[in-house]
Amino acid sequence: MDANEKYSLQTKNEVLEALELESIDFFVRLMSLLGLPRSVGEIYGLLYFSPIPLTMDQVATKLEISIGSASQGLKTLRSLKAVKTSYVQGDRRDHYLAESEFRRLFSTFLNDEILPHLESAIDRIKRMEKEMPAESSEDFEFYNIRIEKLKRLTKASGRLLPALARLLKL
Amino acid sequence: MDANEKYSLQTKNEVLEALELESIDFFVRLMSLLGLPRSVGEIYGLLYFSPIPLTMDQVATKLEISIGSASQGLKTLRSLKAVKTSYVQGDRRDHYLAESEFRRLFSTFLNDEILPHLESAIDRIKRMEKEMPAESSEDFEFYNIRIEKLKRLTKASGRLLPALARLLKL
DNA sequence: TGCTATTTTCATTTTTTTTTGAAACTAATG
DNA sequence: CATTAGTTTCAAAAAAAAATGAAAATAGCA
Repeated sequence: MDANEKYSLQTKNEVLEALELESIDFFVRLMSLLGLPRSVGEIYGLLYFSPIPLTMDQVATKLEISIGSASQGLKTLRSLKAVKTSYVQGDRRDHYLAESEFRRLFSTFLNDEILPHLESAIDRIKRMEKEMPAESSEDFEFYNIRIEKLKRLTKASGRLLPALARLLKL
Repeated sequence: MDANEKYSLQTKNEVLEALELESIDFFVRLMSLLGLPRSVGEIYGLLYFSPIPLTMDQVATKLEISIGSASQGLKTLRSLKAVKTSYVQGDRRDHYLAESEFRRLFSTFLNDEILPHLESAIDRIKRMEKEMPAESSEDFEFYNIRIEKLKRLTKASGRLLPALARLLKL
């Protein structure tokens, strides 16, 4: 029975439950800072403090979210390399485990979500330079300075990403 | 006439127009990376490449957004210190200018948007430690390691913020 | 002070994002 | 190879975020 299963999981350990809740809250906020949906943070938060790997429907049941959400959330987390599946003897379901090395997690995130933006920014600045008014134009210097600042911004961001990755070697 | 005013602004300088569009696009993306609404990026992008300060309704007209949006967007940008108002002789309207020092912009953002999260994360981790299972518990070591990793994460993030600010001295 | 141009606020509408749930798909197992 | 447990997909519903616009507030000016 669904209700029973849930009950037994939730009351298995009250200390665990409190930790789980804090963890879920922690990661919901963190993921939302990174622009990821609530459900993704909930799932990661639950798995992060789970000593045993959980199946998709254990996740869905514990968090009271649909299996659709659980499936999509786990897909997102897999693509971020934030969870791994672990094989469990004699059980055909997938069992999920949180990747707890944040360094790996963030470096995937930086590469997948931030780098592409940086690269398109560089292209855009090149385009801007082509669209600059003539050197004789009254506002030439103004535009020139603005574009220079954008260049310095992207250059600094480019240095930032590896620096970030280095600092996050926890 | 509204339509006239808009027309005259838009065709004043076609080169400018193309730069404006690139700029708006650039900052819409950047701001959205920081979780700010599209309209805020549009306004900042427009002001960033404007050699003259613009009034709220020039902004609204050029971007074809409501004055409500323009007002709220400018409010957000003011609170981020991303725009300044400049007084213009004999005109009682406010005239807005982009703050083009990204360093200042980002440091306000980090202080207002990121630091509070970091501080609440530190509190939360303290709470987690209180909720830890007894040392005798089978999973004690597991939970202990997870909490240690969270501590290292927040410590690294704490070092990161000043490092970021330093790198962004463009 | 009263008038009016300008700006802000906020309830409502619109748009976008996220979640749901049921059908389609997949792949283990007898 | 047929059955079925497990998973994914995706159209529709729900929720959240953003934009609108009109009324209220504010502030410069006569």
